[in-house]
Amino acid sequence: MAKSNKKKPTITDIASHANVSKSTVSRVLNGTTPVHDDKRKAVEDAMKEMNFEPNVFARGLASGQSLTIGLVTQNIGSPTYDSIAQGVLFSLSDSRFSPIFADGQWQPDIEMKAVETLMGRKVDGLILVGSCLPRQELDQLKEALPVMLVAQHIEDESWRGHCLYIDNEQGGYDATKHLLELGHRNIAHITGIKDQQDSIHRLNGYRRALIEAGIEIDEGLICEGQFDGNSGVMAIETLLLRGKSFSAIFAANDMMAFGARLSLYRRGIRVPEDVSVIGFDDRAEAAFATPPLTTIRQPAHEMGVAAADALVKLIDEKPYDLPVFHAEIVVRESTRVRT
Amino acid sequence: MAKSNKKKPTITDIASHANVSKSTVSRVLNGTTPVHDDKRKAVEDAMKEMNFEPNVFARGLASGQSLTIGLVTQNIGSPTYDSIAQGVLFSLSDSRFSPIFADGQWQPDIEMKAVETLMGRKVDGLILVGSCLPRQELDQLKEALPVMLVAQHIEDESWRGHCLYIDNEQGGYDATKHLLELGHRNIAHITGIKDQQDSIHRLNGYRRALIEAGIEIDEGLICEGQFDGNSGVMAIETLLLRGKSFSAIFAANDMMAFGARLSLYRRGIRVPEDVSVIGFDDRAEAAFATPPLTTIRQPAHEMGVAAADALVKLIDEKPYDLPVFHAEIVVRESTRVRT
DNA sequence: AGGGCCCGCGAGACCGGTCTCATTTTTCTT
DNA sequence: AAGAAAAATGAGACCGGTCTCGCGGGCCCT
Repeated sequence: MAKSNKKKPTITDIASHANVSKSTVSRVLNGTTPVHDDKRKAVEDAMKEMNFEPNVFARGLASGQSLTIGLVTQNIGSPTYDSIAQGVLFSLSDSRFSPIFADGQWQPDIEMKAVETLMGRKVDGLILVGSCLPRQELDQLKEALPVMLVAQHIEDESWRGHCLYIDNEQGGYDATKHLLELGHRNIAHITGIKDQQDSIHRLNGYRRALIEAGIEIDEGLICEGQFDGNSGVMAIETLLLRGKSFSAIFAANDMMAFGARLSLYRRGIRVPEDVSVIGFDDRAEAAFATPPLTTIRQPAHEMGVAAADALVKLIDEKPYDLPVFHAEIVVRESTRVRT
Repeated sequence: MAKSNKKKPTITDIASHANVSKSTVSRVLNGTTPVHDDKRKAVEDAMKEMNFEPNVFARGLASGQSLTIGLVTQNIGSPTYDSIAQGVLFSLSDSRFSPIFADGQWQPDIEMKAVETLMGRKVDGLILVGSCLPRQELDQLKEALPVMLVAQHIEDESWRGHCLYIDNEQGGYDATKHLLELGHRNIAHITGIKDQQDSIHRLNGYRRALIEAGIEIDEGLICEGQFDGNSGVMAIETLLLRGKSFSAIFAANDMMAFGARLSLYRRGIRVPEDVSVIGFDDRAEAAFATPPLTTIRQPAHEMGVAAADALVKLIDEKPYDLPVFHAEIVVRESTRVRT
């Protein structure tokens, strides 16, 4: 603090210190126009010496760019989204952009407000994780600024390259197929939140696998859940109440799988001896559950990184291509051959 | 889009539309000086009609305030911190501030860089969650701008009112005491990352409880962990390798408790019949583990909210007082009376 | 009725950059 | 060597707000 005057140097200070004009300093700063080596050197030295750092507001005001990226998540009870956010954070940490967060809380109006706040902050791009916004709003948004959608798939040419997702239908299919291959025939399914895309796709995958295996779908084996632990225990109760018999359960996420497993445990029904359980997400706890949970892994962190990378490219108008992400089954000990 | 001209209206537009000067509009905007009702009305109408929104850059440039808050976390493998961050997000969502995130990754130099980025963005305040920064840096930071520390306690008058934490020592004590009260004498402890404050305090609480109970501390019953699931399984292995016998385990977080529980499961050691297990954090999965995990609850979300509230008050130079947070034991089914 | 005050408001400097355009300097042609 | 073209640089408008300053009019007081 005692080093020199406390005020931050401005571009004008640098200019006079290096005996050039503001313009030249700006040029050195942004590399927009060539500058002679000696002047450049002088400017760079001055900047270093005076510890110069351009003022973000002035820059933003003049250029319109904020060098920020808006990140909207739906955080409530969704660690997968946290992981995605972390990936974004990670990728952005050594870019020139900083992330500004907002939470949509699974509610379109709140999410819209969040987006508006972000736009008010003039973010240069937007990453929406699991957005609930109606298609029309999204279209409009994409008109206005670069947008990436994570964990969501819009089937339209105009959204190609703007969506990052795993194939939930395939994941649901794989999970169910795995159980089928182990010889299970009566496979229950605990769905996610009813109208949410992920839930629907996973359910569809479940259906397809059963149909392919020539098994008639018993709607009574399908229970609606809310993606939380409690849904899992409720689902088992419901299933039992319905008098359904089943030797395997596919839960649309790990948390519900845990809940289901607990409910079974309470009733002395063993996993996997009596009933096999498979989840979806592969969150950290899955590997350490008792027994370790077979599940479908979502590469959440990687998706976050990829989304951020792509968005930056998009902003810079550089070409990019999105890696393809696969839901991948992780077989552990909660599933086994039907006895 | 077709509604009117596409450009955003500026304060000057509003001024001319309402037949007043820029100054008056600014006054209405900020309420700095009284404005006559008729003019105020005219301005407000104009703002509404033209859908005016002040430009953040211009405002920032002129006023020096950014209306942003920097949030630094150490995210790797720490869902507790995610919850805190969520709390912050939640509280800030209906304030005039927006949060900018950065990740310290448990490394002082990375964290320092993150803080500098944030300062470069002229954040109006800083929330550091589980900071690794040396005391001196923190002091300096607090000189420069409003700072709140979460999940960290600096024993110094100057930091009073700037730290938000639960008493980890007390938590460790309570956990251990709970086991003691159940009749356990040989209580193992799996610590967190060695030099981290939380770990140390929880360990100290463990020690104090044992000493108070007149039990000599067996260093062989203490295993160092890393806060991850694997540490839990390793710890059990180590313990068994050491030939230690124990009827209860206190793990410094839930994740390690899960790991330990799994390791016991693998060996056919029952929880809680043979060994009681208690964790720390009460993350969502704890309630749905098999058996549901007794643990020490950290009110992470609430702490995040409180930190954000306090910081805003601090920025506004308004008085505030910090709620006191207690680590609270949540007794579930992984602990029981020693048989 | 005249003078002093306070209130409300407008004018305009200022924040610290970017960017256009004009000017100066250098380099290249012929 | 002169003129033209190209390159480097400077001057200054501009982005959209905030804030200080000073002016004019209404109110109160004597």
